[in-house]
Amino acid sequence: MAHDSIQLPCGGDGACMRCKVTPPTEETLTCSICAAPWHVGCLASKPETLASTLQWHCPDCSGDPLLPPSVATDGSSSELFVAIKAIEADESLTEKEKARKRQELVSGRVEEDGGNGKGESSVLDVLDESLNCSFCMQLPDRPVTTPCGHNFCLKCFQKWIGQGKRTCAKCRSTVPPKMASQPRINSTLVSVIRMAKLSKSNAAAGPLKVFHFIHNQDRPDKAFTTERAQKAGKANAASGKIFVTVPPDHFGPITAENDPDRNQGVLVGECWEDRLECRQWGAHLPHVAGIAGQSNYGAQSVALSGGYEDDEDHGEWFLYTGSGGRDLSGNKRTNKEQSFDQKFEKMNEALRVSCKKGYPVRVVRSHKEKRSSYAPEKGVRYDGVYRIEKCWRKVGIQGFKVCRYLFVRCDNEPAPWTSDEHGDQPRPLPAISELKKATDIFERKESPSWDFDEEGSRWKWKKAPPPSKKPANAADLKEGKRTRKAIRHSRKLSTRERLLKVGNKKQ
DNA sequence: GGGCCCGCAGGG
DNA sequence: CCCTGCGGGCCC
Repeated sequence: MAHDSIQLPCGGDGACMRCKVTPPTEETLTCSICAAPWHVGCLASKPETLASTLQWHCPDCSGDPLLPPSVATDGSSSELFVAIKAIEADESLTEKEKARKRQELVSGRVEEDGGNGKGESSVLDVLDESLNCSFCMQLPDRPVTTPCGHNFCLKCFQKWIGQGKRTCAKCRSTVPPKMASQPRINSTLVSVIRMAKLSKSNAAAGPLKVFHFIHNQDRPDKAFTTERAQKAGKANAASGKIFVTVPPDHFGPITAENDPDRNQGVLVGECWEDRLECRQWGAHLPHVAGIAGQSNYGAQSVALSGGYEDDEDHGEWFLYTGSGGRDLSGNKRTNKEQSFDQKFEKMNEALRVSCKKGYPVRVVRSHKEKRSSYAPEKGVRYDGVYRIEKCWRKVGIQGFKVCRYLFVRCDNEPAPWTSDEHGDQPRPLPAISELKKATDIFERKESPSWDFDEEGSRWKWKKAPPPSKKPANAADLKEGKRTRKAIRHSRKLSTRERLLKVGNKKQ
């Protein structure tokens, strides 16, 4: 082997910059400090034991090519490295699984097993954070606890000791000889993990699935502006914390179970200052768009703010126009002029799905709905649940085709603009003749898909209950996207910085 | 009150 | 990544 005075790592293409050959994985060493890959064959000095490869420092980082591998200075990166090596060494995993686990490690995100664990247990999350075995990154199997308070699987720990190590793999404290020779399983921890796992599986099977927005806890209680938002005020604000625990694709009312803060749910008639605040209570999540939905799944909510002239609002029922058909190029973000036909696609299709399936749609009204007497005086108000009785396309008053929807109120709470004359009784629907007159093509076909139960006080699904599961892939995609976005966002401005910024603004 | 402009959020 | 979106503040 030629020993040039300059040692070089592998380049971006994976090829060794010295011999130009792309070494196989087993001939590649990754520096535990800078994570750069190096071709073992071209190294002047190689680590001698498996253990020392785990904490190997490259010539660039060690500053001395002959320096023997020593205690890592950067605990986190070396832990990551150890964990990745552990994954790679695990023969029970396929290459695909290994790749996924590595990805999870690097991204700091652990996917829920089987895809059915979306009702994640916060208890277990906390455990995941603090109790994981530093070697395999899983909840420890037969956990042993060092005097310094770190937990490992018995097997992982024994393997480590077998390599001649006498320090804690997490904090580098010395492991007492007695513990090294005879590690004891921490039985308290065993039962804690068992209980947590049990509660997790119960939560996954139970009817109450609580969903937490990723990184939601990092958000302040009020809307905030980021560094990039240049003007003061809320025009460019990012929204604050979401207070309710319903998933973004939750249909129907938001009940007390999903309102941990107040334990009352979002009440019909509840008002907020603006769309950003409305979003925080989950009634309508998009802070500009009028329709919340997914074209292959349904629409969860709409916002009325009087954007279309031929919309009609009669309180108990109203006509709604779909989105699109307007030229929004340049900065005309809210151009009112139609310039082409709307089609049943994207959000319009989402509304159509909700119509066909009979899903309930939450409705919020904004004070901007100037032509309507049902609009709130100011801010945004939650007006309960409607169903879309019919949807169709017609030529709008601007000469282009628009998607139209007939919304009919079907909430068992009284509307905010009425006295509760019906008490606990189901609220009667608007007279069909009245609707027919207004829509001129309205015809009622079948009975609605959902209704109230015998007592008239609870939801009951007659035909098409709202999907209990999230749409395949779509939800996962969404979570993944959020995560990636959150990561990107946190790079731009850390949570701490953001909070500080909000704090400064208040002063 | 209308136009302009900004950036966030999320679907696709 | 790109595009869209019934916000919201500010300036005229």
